[in-house]
Amino acid sequence: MAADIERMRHSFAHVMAEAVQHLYGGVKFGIGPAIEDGFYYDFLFPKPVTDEDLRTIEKEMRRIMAQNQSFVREEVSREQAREIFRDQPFKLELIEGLEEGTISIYKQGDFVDLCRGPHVESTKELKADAFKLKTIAGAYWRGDEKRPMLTRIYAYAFASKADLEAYLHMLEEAERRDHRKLGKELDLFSTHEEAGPGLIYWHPKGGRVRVELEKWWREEHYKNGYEILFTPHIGKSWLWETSGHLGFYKENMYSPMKIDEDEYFIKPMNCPFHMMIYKTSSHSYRDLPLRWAELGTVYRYERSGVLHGLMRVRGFTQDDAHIICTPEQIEDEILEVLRFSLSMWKTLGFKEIKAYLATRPADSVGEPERWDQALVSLRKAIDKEGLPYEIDEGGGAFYGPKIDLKVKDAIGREWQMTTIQFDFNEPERFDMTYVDKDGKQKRPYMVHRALLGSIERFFGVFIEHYAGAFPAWLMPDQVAVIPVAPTFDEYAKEVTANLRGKGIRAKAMLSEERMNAKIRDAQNQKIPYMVILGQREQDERTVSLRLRTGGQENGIALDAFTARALEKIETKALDL
RNA sequence: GCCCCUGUAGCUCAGUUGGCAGAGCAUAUCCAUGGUAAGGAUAAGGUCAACGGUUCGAUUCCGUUCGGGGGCUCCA
Repeated sequence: MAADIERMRHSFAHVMAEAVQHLYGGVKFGIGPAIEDGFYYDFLFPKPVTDEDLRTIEKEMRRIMAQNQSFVREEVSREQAREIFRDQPFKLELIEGLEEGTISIYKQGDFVDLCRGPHVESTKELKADAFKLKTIAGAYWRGDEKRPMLTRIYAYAFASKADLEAYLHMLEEAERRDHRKLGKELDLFSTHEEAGPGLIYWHPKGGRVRVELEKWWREEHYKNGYEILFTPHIGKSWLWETSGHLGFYKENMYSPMKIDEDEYFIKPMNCPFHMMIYKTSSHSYRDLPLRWAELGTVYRYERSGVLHGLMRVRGFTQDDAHIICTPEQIEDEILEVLRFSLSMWKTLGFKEIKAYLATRPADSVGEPERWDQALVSLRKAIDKEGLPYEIDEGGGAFYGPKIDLKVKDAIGREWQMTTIQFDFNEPERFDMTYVDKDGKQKRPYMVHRALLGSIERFFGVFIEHYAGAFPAWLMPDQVAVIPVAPTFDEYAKEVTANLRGKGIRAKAMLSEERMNAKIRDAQNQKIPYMVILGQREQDERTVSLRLRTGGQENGIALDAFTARALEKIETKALDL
């Protein structure tokens, strides 16, 4: 099936190229592969094309498909291929790059393409209503910004109309959940281009979520044997030279500022600061493991074109930690971190998690035995937890192997969040040691880890996962108290005060709006519990409860409701 | 950074071949005593991103700059 759809998509790409050839004389062809949700083809057009052209091209594609053109494979010699594509500089370049042997071309209609195949037999196998041209985008030839920029046309393509529609529906759903849109609607955060793109401003409501999250995060870290550090935001160049960042991470660091006669850099990572603390005293094996965590705010340069809401920013807070331990402890430590991470994702309501194990790249530092031991401990931990995983061969950083965890959200998208990385670089550079049982100075292992990744990015994923309707414990407003008429404002205030006294974030909606408008407002703000009260409730000291999920229960004793809400909040329940 | 699209009130958007700017929501004031997703009226709110050009006249056309969105990894 997977191969079939890929073949169809690739064939669609050829049909699009044929359509383009018919419509635009002198066009030069790049490449046109199948991709995850369709296909694209890169062209060099003689004149600029716009979105308008997409419809024209689509129409021509449908016309071609209606002719039931066959895809015909032929094998030609290198010389013949050069002759066939003599006017196609990109194809000629591709031919030069081909290994010895036969060169295949595919023909359909009056279009010929250099192509390995395979393709469908005929355009008959392609559904004219199962594709849709998406966008025009610029793309450098072979992804190299020094080469010419071609015009790439992206398209969605599926085996059937139903599949295409289901996919488009998912995209609509993604748009509905877009954290930038919800962030604005729910008044959670903002960004300000005039004050600097890629920098996040947390509003009071976003702040509430963050404070609750961090409070929990700190408690969990203390429970799991961590200590929490606070370190500076800037450090002298000595620090970054020692850590090596000025060597291998400079492109992501901001220009230094001068203080007195020294250059200081704003931190892109927290680790060198933690190293400094480690170095303030000598350490015995008895002190290890050390688990030092910090919600450390770092700044990294990202090119302007890649910034995206909360997901890709220039300043963010990592939920960072460094684990410093002996070789004997490393396996247990990795397992502990992995378990800790999984338990956090479970509490947050993310159920499907997949691991990616990245191994040693060609250029790397550190002794091979350490790499081997590290990899074994990573793999064992994954196995013990029974996580599905893939191996990313050679995908580790030069300073150590790592596990990345990707979590799947409510609409099936995977997000890379947790990362657990060995570091064989900094312990050397900072000459970290501990005194072992035998009285000798030894080099500890160090692991960097971030569980949520960054608070900003996590919040973005969290917003999209829940479409803004978070579990009650993380909701900025947990209860909306709505009197049916101003006559009952006093009782509403009393109920609100009562709830707030118990630590529940309740707000009385006392404006002159009608009750219906207040309910609508509370519902749009996704407040989990709406408490509605009038004469009957006041007389009986009860409330009428409406849930944001639509359920409704009348005549609940105030105490009973309070107990229920408290229970859901304190247990971090995912339901109401 | 580069390519395509885009920039009108706090927000979401209209604005028809260039003729002194519009709606809804939100805000303010007033009226409405109301039972589970918008009660009504009035008012206030904009150098139409900025700068330059064409024109009698530019939100509208052209250019530049500054933002925003989608791409720039998927190798015949």
